[in-house]
Amino acid sequence: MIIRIFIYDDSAERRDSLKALLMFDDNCKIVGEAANCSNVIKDIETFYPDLVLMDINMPEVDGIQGLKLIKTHHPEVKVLMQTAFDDSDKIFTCIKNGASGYILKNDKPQRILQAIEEVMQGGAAMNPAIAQKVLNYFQPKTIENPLTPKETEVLAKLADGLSYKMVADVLGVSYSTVNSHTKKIYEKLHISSLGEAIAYYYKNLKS
Amino acid sequence: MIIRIFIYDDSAERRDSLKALLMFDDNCKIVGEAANCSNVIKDIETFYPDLVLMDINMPEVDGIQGLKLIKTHHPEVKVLMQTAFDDSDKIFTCIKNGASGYILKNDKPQRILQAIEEVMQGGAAMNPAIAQKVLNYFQPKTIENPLTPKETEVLAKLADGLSYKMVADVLGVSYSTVNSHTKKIYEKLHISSLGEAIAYYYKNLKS
DNA sequence: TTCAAGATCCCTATATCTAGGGATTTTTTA
DNA sequence: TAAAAAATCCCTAGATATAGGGATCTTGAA
Repeated sequence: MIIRIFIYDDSAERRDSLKALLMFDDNCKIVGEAANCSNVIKDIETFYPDLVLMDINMPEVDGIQGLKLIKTHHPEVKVLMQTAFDDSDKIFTCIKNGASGYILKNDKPQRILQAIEEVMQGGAAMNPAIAQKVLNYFQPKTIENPLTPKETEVLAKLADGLSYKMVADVLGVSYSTVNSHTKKIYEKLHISSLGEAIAYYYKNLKS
Repeated sequence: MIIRIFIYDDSAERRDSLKALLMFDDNCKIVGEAANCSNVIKDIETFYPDLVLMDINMPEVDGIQGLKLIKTHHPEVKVLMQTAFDDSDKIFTCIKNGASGYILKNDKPQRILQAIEEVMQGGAAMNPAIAQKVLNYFQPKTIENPLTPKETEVLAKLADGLSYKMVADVLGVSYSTVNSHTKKIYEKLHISSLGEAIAYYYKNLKS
């Protein structure tokens, strides 16, 4: 089956080189192109591509907005993001909005074809540098925890929704002890409420 | 520079086919091999490989334990995991323990060489099906949120550590209103404390 | 071995949250 | 349009958390 592809890129030159590349692949067919996402929904509904090659930085309606629009209205369309830089914030924004892959503009042409193939087979395609950033997300936080093991344990229980009394029960200590631990926790974290403590836990300690 | 590679796989046949493959690549040199990770630290310290090709399912000391040991004692050594199945749990366990990539045994030989190259250039290599699972992790939870927009907003502020009074201030409503919202929130979520509410927020709503 | 830190416990008072009511206005939906 | 849901506000009382103090015992580091 022929893969129908739509290209968004504000550089006509870049669009041309992509077209030249894809023309060599018998499995691909460029069904349309545009310099930005101003008419993205209309484009998709007119040319019904299987896959969109989406540049991120474009005037007016950019690639991230375009991605969101496509995924909201036509979630079955695969979107392969491509940009010049591996900007962490944008990577995660794209991933959260359902991009099927993230490649860089200076990736070898062969890798771009490979990425398209992989995405159409239901996988995800990522430039290795991007993949590295994604994996880094899962690495344990390296900030050192100012709390003692017991304090950390108490905070974990509180963050799970337990009351002082329940924490005392499950840890087999008295209410007073839990109270003492939380006082220490609040002092060390420079806070003064349960909400702040739990927010700290999920933002900094929760692996 | 020649890449020094150590292979762990309980199948001698598999080790042989990897060796045959890597022998064609002038940039690679197999410095050793083993059927499991029983002597992993000694292996690494004896043959000081740059990269380890690590099977997951092995008798005695398996690939995940091997990965942990290597990364604990020699974090500079790259470890490329390889397995027959794309088991989600194992993928995330490996990622959290610092694996540089995750490939499948039935990936084309060319992709294995490509993965090694990518990893040695500081990137991460993932089979597209694996990458898809990783990206899925970032997709917004599909459980529908029983809270109204305002209730969700109130909960978000509480989860950020704000008191009722502070939430009232930043949302420009009275303390009573915040109180009313939280009562509704607690009722809908079948809970009865701030800790539980915040735990719910971070586990289910926080994108 | 002595000192500091950690873990344990208690008392007391105040602050904040929780929960039961009830009520009005706006917005959404049937 | 009428009914339901959402958002707003108030009062009150009991429950829980917060914060100050003080105290004992254990453990690990100097």
